[in-house]
Amino acid sequence: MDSTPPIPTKQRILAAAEELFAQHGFDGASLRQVTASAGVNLAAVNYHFGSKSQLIEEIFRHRLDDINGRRLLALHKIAGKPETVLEDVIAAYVRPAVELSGEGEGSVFMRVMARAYAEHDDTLRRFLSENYGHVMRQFVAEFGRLLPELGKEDLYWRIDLMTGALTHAMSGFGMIQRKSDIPERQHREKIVEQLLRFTASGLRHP
Amino acid sequence: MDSTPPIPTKQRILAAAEELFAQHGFDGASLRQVTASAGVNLAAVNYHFGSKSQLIEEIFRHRLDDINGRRLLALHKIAGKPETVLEDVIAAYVRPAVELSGEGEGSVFMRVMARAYAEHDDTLRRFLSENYGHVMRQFVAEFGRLLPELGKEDLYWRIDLMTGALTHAMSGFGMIQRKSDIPERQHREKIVEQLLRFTASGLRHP
DNA sequence: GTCTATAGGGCGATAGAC
DNA sequence: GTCTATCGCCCTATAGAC
Repeated sequence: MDSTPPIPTKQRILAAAEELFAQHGFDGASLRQVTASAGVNLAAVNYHFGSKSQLIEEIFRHRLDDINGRRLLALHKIAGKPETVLEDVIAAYVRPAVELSGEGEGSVFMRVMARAYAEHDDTLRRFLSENYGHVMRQFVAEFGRLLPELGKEDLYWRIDLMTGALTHAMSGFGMIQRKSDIPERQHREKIVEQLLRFTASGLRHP
Repeated sequence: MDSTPPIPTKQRILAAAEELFAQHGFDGASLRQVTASAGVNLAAVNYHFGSKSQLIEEIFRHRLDDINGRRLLALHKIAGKPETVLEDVIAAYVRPAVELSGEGEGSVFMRVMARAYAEHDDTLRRFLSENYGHVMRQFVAEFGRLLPELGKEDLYWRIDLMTGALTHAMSGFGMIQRKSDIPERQHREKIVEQLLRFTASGLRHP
């Protein structure tokens, strides 16, 4: 039985890279730091991933698959049902991102994401559109069902502004920061609550 | 008369740096590119600014002084008046940022700003708080006057979420992008209009 | 198939000549 | 005030060991 393969070099690189990238940024963390932290040789990154940017893309794919999978799961539980309210759909969109930000491994990914948004890279835009566009389309459809009086353009704008508020809240940069005497879990609930109230009113604007 | 000094090396560096940083990011643009574009020697940056990061800080100070100066001017015209409505205060906060993003020189600064937000650097946070905290406090006071039923914590949260929506809209990353047949100026008006409606409702949430 | 050692070229910073 | 030369660190690519 060829059980227990020695140690997965590739995954040790991934784990070390995600932590260091979130901490110091894509350019701030060097492959030398990453490979040293993972306890592997510098060139192992090129062997397993091809280049630094392909390593970054792999991290994105991993986390975004997770977030968007959870979003779709939550959406499918409520989509089309007569008792569903706007807040339910917002929660299905917002909660997976907030929750991931509170789980050990993924705790720092949303900061990576916020950083990447600001990079304004067309490659990333295409990547997101190609891989997760279908998720967005399903949310747009459900938002449209619950806000029938809203034109398509207004709807897109408001979902976009909601995403901005979410990303900003996740990036942890704003004035509001978790006070040291408040547990992490409670702070995340507060984020979801505040986002729900603010964006629900924003989306409903007549 | 010692008029017309040769050529201001320092300012040529500043102009070239702002353009290249906005285009390729702080790490993406090298001092070698900046100095080549400005037509000055590489070492001139270190002589005039001390380091790359101090050059970046100088650019921030310049643009933020501009934006916050305009914000205060707009706020002082309406603060405390009985006929002032919430939308006026939001506009005083939002419009200077949107307008600057449409002026030749500053056209790309808000992207630089969005990027910096995502960097999540405590140095930047302290810099903003020390230099522009008084502007924020005056806006908080006026928002508080018009939303008296809102607790202080809720008020801070919502202003923060508004800033997130603004920053995201400015970064130009979202789904909504200017269509090529719509003039830049008209697109900026649309941004202000959508932001006003969305955030006014969000702030007013009962 | 997996990994190591190493070389090439770009980067920011600085010392010291002018 | 400006420039050249140079140092140490970075990412990438690749030849070859295991």
